[in-house]
Amino acid sequence: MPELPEVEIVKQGLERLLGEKPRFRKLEALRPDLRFPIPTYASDILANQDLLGIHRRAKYLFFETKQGHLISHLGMTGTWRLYDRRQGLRPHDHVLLHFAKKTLVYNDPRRFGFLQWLPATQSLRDYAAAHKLGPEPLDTSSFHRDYLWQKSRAKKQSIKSFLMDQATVVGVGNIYAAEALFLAGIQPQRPAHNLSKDRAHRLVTAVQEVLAAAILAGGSSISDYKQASGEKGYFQMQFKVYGREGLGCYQCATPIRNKVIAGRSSFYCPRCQR
DNA sequence: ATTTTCTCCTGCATGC
DNA sequence: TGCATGCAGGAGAAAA
Repeated sequence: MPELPEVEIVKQGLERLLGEKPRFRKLEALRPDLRFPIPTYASDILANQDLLGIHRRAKYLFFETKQGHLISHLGMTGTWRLYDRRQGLRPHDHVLLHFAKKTLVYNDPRRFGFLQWLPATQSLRDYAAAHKLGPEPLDTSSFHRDYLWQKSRAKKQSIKSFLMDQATVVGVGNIYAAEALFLAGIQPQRPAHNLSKDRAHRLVTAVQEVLAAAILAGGSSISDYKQASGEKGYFQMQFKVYGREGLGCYQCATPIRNKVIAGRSSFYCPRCQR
């Protein structure tokens, strides 16, 4: 369940693990598919290509080469780690990404993650457009107060669903949607078009604060980074409402509720959030 | 056209 | 102990 902060932490971890100027050797799949077929045909294209950089857009990771980008999405349970010859492979290891001096292993028990190959004829911007990706939440020039208010005007769906819609803003999943709505004092089931301008503005700030704090929390543990694991980022961050059903709200002690909204468990304080 | 529901998948908790 | 059931959810397809 990595959301934007966790993917960002993974990106930083991978940059650390790979070091200076890594060079691809091959992409080795241990099974034919994850969520989608593993693009092993890209192995020959990747061979001897310099890794020019690792980028994150939304919850996607991009390994950049001159020939194109290898895209990695972690789904719910995907992790990358450095291959350790002494430890060997573990259950649910599905892909080996061989570099000249080291190898990365992709592990994903539930296989909701995927790898894709994006040839250099297509840009990251093309990919983002094709997938209808909204603005980056931490980019204040595109995800700003009036943007969210304007965008929410015609939406009858709940503000939480609206917030989790990647076309609205990317990177906000179930956990951070709950946290941001608590911070903004907005009930998750409230229709998006019912938000006042002031509340919409508050929500933008809340999203940015929650995500920035989460990245900071994950980043603080980067010194003892053992594996670039999405789940690791979570334990540093304490949630105000997520997973706290029945426990007292930190602000008013009212028991936190868990209501299913649009098929997702939604934690909120019935008193602090209106 | 917009919005909700379903599907994918495994691990874990719960209940009988 | 063992088996069935339900739940978790990102993204995209399918259905409403």
